[in-house]
Amino acid sequence: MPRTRPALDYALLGLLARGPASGYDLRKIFQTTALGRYSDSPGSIYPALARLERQGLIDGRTEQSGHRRRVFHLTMRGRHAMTEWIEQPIAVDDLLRDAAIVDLRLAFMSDAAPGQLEGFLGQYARAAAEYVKRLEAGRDEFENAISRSAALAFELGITLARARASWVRTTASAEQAA
Amino acid sequence: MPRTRPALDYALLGLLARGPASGYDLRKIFQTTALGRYSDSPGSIYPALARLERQGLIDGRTEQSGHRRRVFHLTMRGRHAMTEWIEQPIAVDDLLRDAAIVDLRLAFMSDAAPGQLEGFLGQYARAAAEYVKRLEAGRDEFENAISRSAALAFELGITLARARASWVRTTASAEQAA
DNA sequence: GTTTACATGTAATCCGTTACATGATTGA
DNA sequence: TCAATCATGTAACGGATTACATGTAAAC
Repeated sequence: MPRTRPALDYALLGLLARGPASGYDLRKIFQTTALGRYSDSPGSIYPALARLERQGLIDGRTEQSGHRRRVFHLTMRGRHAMTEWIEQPIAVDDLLRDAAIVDLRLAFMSDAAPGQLEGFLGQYARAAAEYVKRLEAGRDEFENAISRSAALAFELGITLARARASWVRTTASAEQAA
Repeated sequence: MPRTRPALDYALLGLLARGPASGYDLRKIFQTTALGRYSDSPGSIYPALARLERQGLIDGRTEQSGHRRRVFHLTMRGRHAMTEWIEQPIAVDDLLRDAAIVDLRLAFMSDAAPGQLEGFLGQYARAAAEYVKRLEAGRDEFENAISRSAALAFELGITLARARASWVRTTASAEQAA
């Protein structure tokens, strides 16, 4: 299996899809917004931008007015890579491993084809419901074998999975109606 | 700042706190339970066990009946490292970066001192409530600057944060009463 | 004139992933 | 006997973190 692209790459591509930006701009976004889970350190951003440029997904031009800045924009290939990533089917395992990545895909659907958002939410709803079932099955299995605090943590996990499933289902319906 | 220990290390230590186990046993737990977010690959587990042993946090003895197995158990130092990790104050940034790690700490509080669980939940409740506030402030700030799907993703994030805060608050109260 | 913010990078180190390698035991 | 499972490791590679390094521009 080919190595999957790191989530940071998609976060960068998704931000650049909104318009050109420099490495410094992108770092500040990671520092100051809800995207804080991604590293804002120069040691991760600049190498990431360099490899995306090497792969032809972004293109940087150096500005010389004021500070020396390299402003990057998405190439056609970059846009294509984003679309491909977003359009992947949503598997239950995606939620098990890291649901935040699925949410990142949702966040960056902005310029998707019409009807795409509804499809995404529909898939998401199915996967999220299935995930809840899996967790509940796991609880029934291990209930008596684990400590009190582990049971609490498990309960919290189920509560969150239910909240996710419920929100996605409701939103999917609303989007369908609109 | 000293490099923080990888979450996998704590997952392994926490599992070993319940009783001795081999690398293979631990891998199967990661494969089959809700701990699936941690890698079950031999290339991560065995090196991790090796480094924990090097650091004196676990101790392995080789069994020779049947298959050749190395069964590990927690040392005193390992137990101490776990306690220290669990007792850290809960910061809002911990939730921003990766709330699952806070939940892992909750899961492994089993053998904490009496009263500790209440303290943990109380801190957690404060941090979770503060986190919701931060997200809501972020929404008010960016509401008009982001795409429709990004706004939806943000809404989902807030919904989940609220569900977390609510569950933790309720559970903290219940635990206080008990 | 000196601190603060802007701005981009590199080097050392550590960890995770993937793939490879090895061998014993059990069960069909 | 042949496949599946048990069981432990190593090697190559890539990416993240931390720290270091460098320099410009604005603000006070």
